[in-house]
Amino acid sequence: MTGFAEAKRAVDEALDKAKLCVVVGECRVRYEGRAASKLSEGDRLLIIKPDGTFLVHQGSKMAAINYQGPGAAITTAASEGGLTVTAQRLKPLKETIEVEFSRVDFAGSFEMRDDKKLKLFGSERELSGLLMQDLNVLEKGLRPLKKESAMPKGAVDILAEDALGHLVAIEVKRRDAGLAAVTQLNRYVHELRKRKGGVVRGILCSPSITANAHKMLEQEGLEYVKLDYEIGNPCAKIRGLEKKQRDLHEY
Amino acid sequence: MTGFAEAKRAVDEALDKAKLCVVVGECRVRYEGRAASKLSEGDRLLIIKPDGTFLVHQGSKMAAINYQGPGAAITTAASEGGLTVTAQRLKPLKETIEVEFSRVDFAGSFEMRDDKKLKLFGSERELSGLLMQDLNVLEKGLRPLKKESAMPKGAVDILAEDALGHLVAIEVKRRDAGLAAVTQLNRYVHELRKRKGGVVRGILCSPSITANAHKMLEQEGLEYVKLDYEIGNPCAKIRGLEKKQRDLHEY
DNA sequence: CGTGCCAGGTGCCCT
DNA sequence: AGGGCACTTGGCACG
Repeated sequence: MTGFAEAKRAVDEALDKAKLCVVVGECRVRYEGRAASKLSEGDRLLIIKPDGTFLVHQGSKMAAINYQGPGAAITTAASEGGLTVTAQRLKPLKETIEVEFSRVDFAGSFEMRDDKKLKLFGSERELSGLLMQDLNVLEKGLRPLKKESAMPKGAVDILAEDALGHLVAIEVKRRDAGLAAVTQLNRYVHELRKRKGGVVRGILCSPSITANAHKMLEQEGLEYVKLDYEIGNPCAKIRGLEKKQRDLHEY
Repeated sequence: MTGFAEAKRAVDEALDKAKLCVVVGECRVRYEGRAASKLSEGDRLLIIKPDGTFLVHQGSKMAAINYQGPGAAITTAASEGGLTVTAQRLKPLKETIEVEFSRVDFAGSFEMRDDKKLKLFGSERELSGLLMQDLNVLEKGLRPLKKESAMPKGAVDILAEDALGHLVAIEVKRRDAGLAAVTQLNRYVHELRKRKGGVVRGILCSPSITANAHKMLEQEGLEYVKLDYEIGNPCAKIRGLEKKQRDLHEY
């Protein structure tokens, strides 16, 4: 249990010194901006980051129940009855979060030295790159033309040419493909047919696909290839693809 | 600065008593599961919720740099050199996060009594409901048939009939519509034409639409109506729509 | 800056 | 449980 004045000092110091601020206590939360919300009294965890990020967490679930991205201006106001912390952001839209603490269990500020970035393996981008190294895994005679080929209506993951010289649009998904993936691929294929003319094939490549999506895929004359991959370190590996690829993702 | 043994006690108590656990300090993070990641030494904030939620935050940005949803089993191990906290989840997939603290600035546990749920205003669902109250805002003579009409390939927000008796699929977006919104609506329209036959119109209704999306919309023969709304409390209001609607969202 | 899209997306609701 | 989708989505990369 912490006094409100003391808690306010902790928050203010964090704001002054660009430290991380953590407050735990009972509060109500009000939000107005892109939407509006209210949250009645309950125990919550408030996090304020040096960059203005503002997060209110409940005692369960991953997602913050109220939040505001970097750039928020934070103000505090303490009275005998409580502590109010307000976050206001003007860009890209005027947004306000107000947290009213009626009890503070903890309030602290911490310096956060950290210049490290996450190294992630197994992203779609990585899989897409790997796959392009050897398109024969998908089909014999398939040759890569362009990666992340940008079109006005989005970018095809891989643009290739098959043994017959037909254009092939390949959409790679790192997880189960649904209807959205099929419509996305379909959009690219139609766009390419209109721009380039001639036969344009479309291949969806993912670990699995839902029944509805597969049915729609067939109706649209598109193709499906199961993508069997393993996540590894320093890089992922496509099963059946043995070509070593150490130049990308040098460790 | 806190001793590792002491920090371990704080974490263990939180796990025992189903409390929220907060740890701040310098650590390295390793993740393996749906993907794999590494994060070198730096100051981070670790949050462990009673339901097993596990969050590692850096000093900036909104999103946790490493995380695990509810259901993770957490174990701790302290030595002279550090404190290691591990979160492992088996469902829906085996996933592991390992956080190795080389310095602990704070470790605490807090009870989190909270049975309140967020009341949110201005969701797409709410706007969709409001809009259906008076479809004349969109077009004279438009009559609502069904809300959230479920089809095997997704649900149309609003299914309506125009003055000529033609079926109209309406897709409502609470924010700027892009290509995805157009393809989504297009999918519903094509599905309805195949199932019901006859003329089926499609109307996209959003505050704004990107240039590309609008071009594609027109090419597909779909229609666009600007949705002008205000977010309010206890409920949102569609501009030009004056019908009072107090039965939903009773305050 | 807008536009598009991936995300270890998460969470919700529906069948 | 599987599927489709909204989300105050966030975050990034590219034109």
